[in-house]
Amino acid sequence: MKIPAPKYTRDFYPEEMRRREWIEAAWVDASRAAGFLPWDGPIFETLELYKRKSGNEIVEQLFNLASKGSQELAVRPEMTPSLARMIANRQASLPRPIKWYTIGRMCRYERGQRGRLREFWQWNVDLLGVDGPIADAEVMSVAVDGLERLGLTADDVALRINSRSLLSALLTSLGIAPDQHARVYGVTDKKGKVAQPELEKLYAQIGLSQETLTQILDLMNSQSIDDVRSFASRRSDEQVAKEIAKLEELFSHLASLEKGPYCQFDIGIVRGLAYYTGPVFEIFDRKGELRAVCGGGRYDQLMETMGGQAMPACGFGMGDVVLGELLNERKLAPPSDSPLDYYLIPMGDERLADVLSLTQRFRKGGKKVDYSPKAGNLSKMLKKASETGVKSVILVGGEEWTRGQVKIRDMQSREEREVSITDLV
RNA sequence: GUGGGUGUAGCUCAGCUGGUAGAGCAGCAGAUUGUGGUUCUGCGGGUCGCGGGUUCAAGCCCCGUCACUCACCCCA
Repeated sequence: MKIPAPKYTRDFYPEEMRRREWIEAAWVDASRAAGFLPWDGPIFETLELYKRKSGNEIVEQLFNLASKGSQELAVRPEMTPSLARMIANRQASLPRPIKWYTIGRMCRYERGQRGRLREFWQWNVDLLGVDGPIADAEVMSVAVDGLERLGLTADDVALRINSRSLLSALLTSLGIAPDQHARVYGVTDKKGKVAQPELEKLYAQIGLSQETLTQILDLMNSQSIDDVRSFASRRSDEQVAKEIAKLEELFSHLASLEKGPYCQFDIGIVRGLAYYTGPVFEIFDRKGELRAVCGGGRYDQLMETMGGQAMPACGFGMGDVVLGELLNERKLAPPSDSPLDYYLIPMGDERLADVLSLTQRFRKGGKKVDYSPKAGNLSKMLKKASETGVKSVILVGGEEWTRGQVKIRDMQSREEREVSITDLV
């Protein structure tokens, strides 16, 4: 009886593994190129950690562990709580700015669908201790850089940016009480996902005055920062003006980082999370067929929530599932592996030991070497060697061996030459 | 949690009006005991997702169930 893999998980056979390593290498390279340092935490955390950040309802979506001790545990569904915990525990001594990245395996208990599985790999980049748009621009730029290293361009993906603090200032200027903002965000998050009439109905259900409702609908039609500015110009509001200026500064920094072609303002990007406090962003495929490839933003209050000291922070998470779908659609794949340097073939079983000792000498010398584990049909063994993509085959044995020589065959040119064994390594 | 689609070999699939399973690819071996990518031959591998029903007879029809998958809900 064969046992299938658990629901909504993937098996990584060598072909898929090569693909995953390719993606992870791009993430690592993009992070390190920008001076971010690697970190990691445990694969499971206390349930308390996740409850603290996200509330009790989160428990439904966690893989809870039946703990043998008194601690309730859960497999990590994201890295940010671990990040906040670890930073809080050493907050005073960590040099600023804190620029950290991590790539890890996450699990969420949910029904699978396209782009969503129960196990996935996620790249997190976070920058703490720096306030202002330059920090937001930095992490967004790294996210885009990671995608560029996989062959994606501004024709493939768009970086959609909004600002929670701008939204908040705008809503306040419309006379909407702060405790109602979350509900407005909740509806705004549906923008682009539901039809316009449906959206208007949802806004209406919040229970705002007709006048306010009209203004919100007007605001939500904004296609650019300029649109927001002209909307705001009807009533002068210092806070709104300040937020617009900050957002424009962010776009300006992104242009300096050569990410301009990716960027677009999108008032519908709010992110589900309550903890975002400033700029928020998501990266989408331009065709709009897939879920967000990446999402993040500024979360200046999280460190306090997690028991640390107040510290400005921003970052993003990028999963491998949607990204993988996108790469598939664009026919982007890892470059082929660098081939073996040598493939050794024993000419008769009595040469097996010699093949092994030569192999080991080559390997110690830094060469990539494989060999035929048994002597046999030479034609077949050459075929095997050929399939590995090896550059040269070494025939060990026969009449040459008695003269202290081996024959080296270049697999491309098919030329052969004899070399003395002592000169080999 | 709700709804749709699909289940036949490792993979992709064929299988007629029901007559007790096939192809291609992949794997392994041989043709070929000292010369590779082609070719030819052979071999292994399936309780046709599972259970029940109808029938002389079910991969095919009916019922149930499970799994996978897509979408909704949710989404850190």
